[in-house]
Amino acid sequence: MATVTDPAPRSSKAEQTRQSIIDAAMRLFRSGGYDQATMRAIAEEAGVSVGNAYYYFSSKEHLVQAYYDRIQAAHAEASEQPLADETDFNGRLRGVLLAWVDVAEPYHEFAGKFFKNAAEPSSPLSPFSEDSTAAREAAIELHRRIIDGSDLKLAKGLRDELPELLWLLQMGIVLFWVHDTSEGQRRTRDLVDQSVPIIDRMLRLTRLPGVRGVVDDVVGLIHMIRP
Amino acid sequence: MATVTDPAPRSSKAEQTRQSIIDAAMRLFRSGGYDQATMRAIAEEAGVSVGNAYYYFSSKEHLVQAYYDRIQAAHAEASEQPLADETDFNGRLRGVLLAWVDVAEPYHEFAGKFFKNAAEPSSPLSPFSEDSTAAREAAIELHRRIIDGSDLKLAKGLRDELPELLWLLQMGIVLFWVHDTSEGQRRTRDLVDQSVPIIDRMLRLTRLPGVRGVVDDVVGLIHMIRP
DNA sequence: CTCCATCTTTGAACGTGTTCAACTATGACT
DNA sequence: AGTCATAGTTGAACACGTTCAAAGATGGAG
Repeated sequence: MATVTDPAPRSSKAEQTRQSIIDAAMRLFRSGGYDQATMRAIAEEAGVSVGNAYYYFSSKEHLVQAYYDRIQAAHAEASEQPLADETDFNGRLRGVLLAWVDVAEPYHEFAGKFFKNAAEPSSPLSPFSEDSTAAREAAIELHRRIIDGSDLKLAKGLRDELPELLWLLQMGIVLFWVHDTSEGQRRTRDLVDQSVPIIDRMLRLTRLPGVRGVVDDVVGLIHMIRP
Repeated sequence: MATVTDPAPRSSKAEQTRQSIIDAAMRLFRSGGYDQATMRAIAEEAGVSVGNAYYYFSSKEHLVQAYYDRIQAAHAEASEQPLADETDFNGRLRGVLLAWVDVAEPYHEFAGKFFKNAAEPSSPLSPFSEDSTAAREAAIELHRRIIDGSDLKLAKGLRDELPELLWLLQMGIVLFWVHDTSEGQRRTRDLVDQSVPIIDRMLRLTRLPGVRGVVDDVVGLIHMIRP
């Protein structure tokens, strides 16, 4: 979902300042939530001026973006274990999705603030935006690994599109998760537990005669709709 | 998406003031978009003080709700024709969805700003929020009419849940629409044209042996996940 | 070393959504 | 008519995210 926040090369000193601002933001986000962590408070915590914080991060949302990048990195790392342990599609998909819920749990409180970016089309932070291409494709690649390492048999047309479709599924789960106020996001975990086997069964049904025709149409629709 | 903003009985004078604030907001939203329409500008345009505007609308977002309500009302009205003309499910669903694209077209330009705020779970503008319950249920009811007036044959469990599922489909189309920069949102119209027949075919497949079991699981999942 | 262009840093100032204590108008009841 | 609680109204004040002109630091060229 996230985009890269300024990947230009920088001096070590500047990079240090930049990191200290991120760290300060992290601490305040964690301790007091998004609203409490004002730009003034973040700047003070980092030992810089407000204007200086804006020199490195063009908005408070870009600061949240840096936060989100860490979640993505942690999720990629946490996904390695289920991808190594599980061999069937069901287990692999479930493992990766639950890993995300685990990794993201500490950030649930202010995830909504970040999610605002997802809906603003003009924002470079939107998961569908040009600027997010790299991060999005990394996430899609993760889903391709889920499929490729599994026992799943698919028609070729669907196999090519499925990683992106699974990424969309994940976006849907994130949407549910953002709205999930249950303790430890238990309901989201239930959703993953229950829906993954259904997805698995549905995908195996796609080779059924009578179903295959519809699947071909869906693949055709995706091709037509893609930019 | 939004709900009715405060349906309590009021004196005619107060109701008049209330309406003049809404009207002023509409004019400014239309002419200059969301950001230009500041609460100060809206209050001045309505001939009241800022504090008075807040007496009637507890936040700027609640004011936007009134805006949403008008789109929704216009859509409900525009849906009557296809619901009267079309008899098959395919035509009814297509007619209602395209009616939405038609009705919403004038607002596409600043829809992104609106939806950005609506995407935040804590926002009253969120289509999933408590405040939006009335509007959401009206929209779901519209989809129930699509089904009930059509020739579609469904298993009972699915029939009960389908209106809400179709509403979710509509939310997905709205998401696509928000990101759609093509002239007159042609791509969204194409999406509707192409996807509705596929949905139709998929629903008719649900009675196929081998598919029905999965459908039952999906219905069970929905029951488990609903609050 | 001197110069100068560029990178970095500052904090006051701006406009925003929102709040609130104080004020006025309304209308029901004596 | 007088009283008084409630509804309605006001605009200054608050805290916030953000901007900007100005100042300071850095480092390479001559």
